[in-house]
Amino acid sequence: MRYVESHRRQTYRRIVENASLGLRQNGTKGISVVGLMKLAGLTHGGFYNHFGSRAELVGEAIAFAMDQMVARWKNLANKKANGERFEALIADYLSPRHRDNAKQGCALPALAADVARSGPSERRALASKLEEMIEVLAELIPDEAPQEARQIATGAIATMVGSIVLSRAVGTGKLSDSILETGRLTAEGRVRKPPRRAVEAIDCKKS
Amino acid sequence: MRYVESHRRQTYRRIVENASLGLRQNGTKGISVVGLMKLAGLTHGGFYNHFGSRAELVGEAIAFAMDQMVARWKNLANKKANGERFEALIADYLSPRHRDNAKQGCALPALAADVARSGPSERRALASKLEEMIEVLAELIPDEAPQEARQIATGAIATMVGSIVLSRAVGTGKLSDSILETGRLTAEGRVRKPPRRAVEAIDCKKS
DNA sequence: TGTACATCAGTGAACGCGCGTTCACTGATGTAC
DNA sequence: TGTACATCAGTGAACGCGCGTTCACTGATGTAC
Repeated sequence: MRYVESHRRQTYRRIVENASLGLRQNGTKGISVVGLMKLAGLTHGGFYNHFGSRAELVGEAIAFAMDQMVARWKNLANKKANGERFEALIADYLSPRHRDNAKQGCALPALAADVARSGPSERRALASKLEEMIEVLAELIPDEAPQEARQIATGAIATMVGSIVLSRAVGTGKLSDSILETGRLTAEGRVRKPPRRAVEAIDCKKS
Repeated sequence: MRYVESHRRQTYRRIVENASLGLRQNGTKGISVVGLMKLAGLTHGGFYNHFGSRAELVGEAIAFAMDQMVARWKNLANKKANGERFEALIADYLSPRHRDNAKQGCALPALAADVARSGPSERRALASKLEEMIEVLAELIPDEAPQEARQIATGAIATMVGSIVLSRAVGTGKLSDSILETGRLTAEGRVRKPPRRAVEAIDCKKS
């Protein structure tokens, strides 16, 4: 053996981490193998020492980004007082900072549409990471049965992902800011359509 | 003049319409000029008789898809009784049918992430179409001042877009269905986090 | 009504280029003595 | 401690291919007479 055993793994990890930045920024088809290796400070020739195909790296990079987001959420959950954690997490997600830094942000607004066009294994991989995110967020919702908390969390995540996607797509003007702001209120359940028949049907179950 | 004046325009339109299907299905980078022309029953050579560049067609195709969605919403708004229109529109959007037919569905879940990586003119074009959608949806929300209605509509659209993006990305299993279902409740404002301090701060303004 | 002509939408070969992938090699590094 | 060797992570030229774009052409069609 010529290099210490960890060297290879460190390089592998460096490629994956940098690729996860480049792919979130440019989309799964927006950067080449040459470009991805350059991000890690390498040339393209050695790529297949580490990965079986470009698609394999894409999968690893998305998984890495998702894990990073789960870790960030767990970290936020531990830092805040119990009653503010749900709101704090939403505010963190729906911030101009997150909108303007796709590269270091959540993989879902950046890459989920691409994953939707990928194969079943890529979709299953994303699904399991998304379930983790739902679980972490659901635990921050007090006074709800687990099933209801999961439902609220799922809806909040959908709102957050959609808000980031749209706020990025329209640029950085007034509309973009208002999408973020409204997304926060909607995800927290603070913007409500005035209940009509819906009240009798469902809304009163809990209140 | 050799062909009737409308012939050229009809071909142009046929290319744009078919491209809007192909691009929603495959992403803005997922189909070539050869492929796009084939969808219109043509060969690639004539492409530049109609468009200055591939990017120009992509722009036209996205605008076409957005207009189609606005028209669909206006149509739904006219077909339903006043009190059900908001819910009916959301149910139409967050249906398995829409999830499974990206090709003929809303351009936002399919292509907004790509637009976010495009130039300012593409983003401005999308923004103006999105404003139309917000306007149409806001008008279906009764008993609210225009500004509040617009805000509710904006949040609902973000929730709808995020729900479709995620439900497509995780495949068509149980989780996917529950994302659609939960998206409906969230977009309608029927899933609510139990109000804590948020109640005093904001929620009571209207009720 | 029939024929010769002009137009131009559409064709398909060709362009240079960047893509993902392969492969013979190189040279930095850990080990043996 | 110093030297010779073996390993293998990383290099860069090369592959066939599909891309966006260009261009000389063709042939279907409306017009002139």
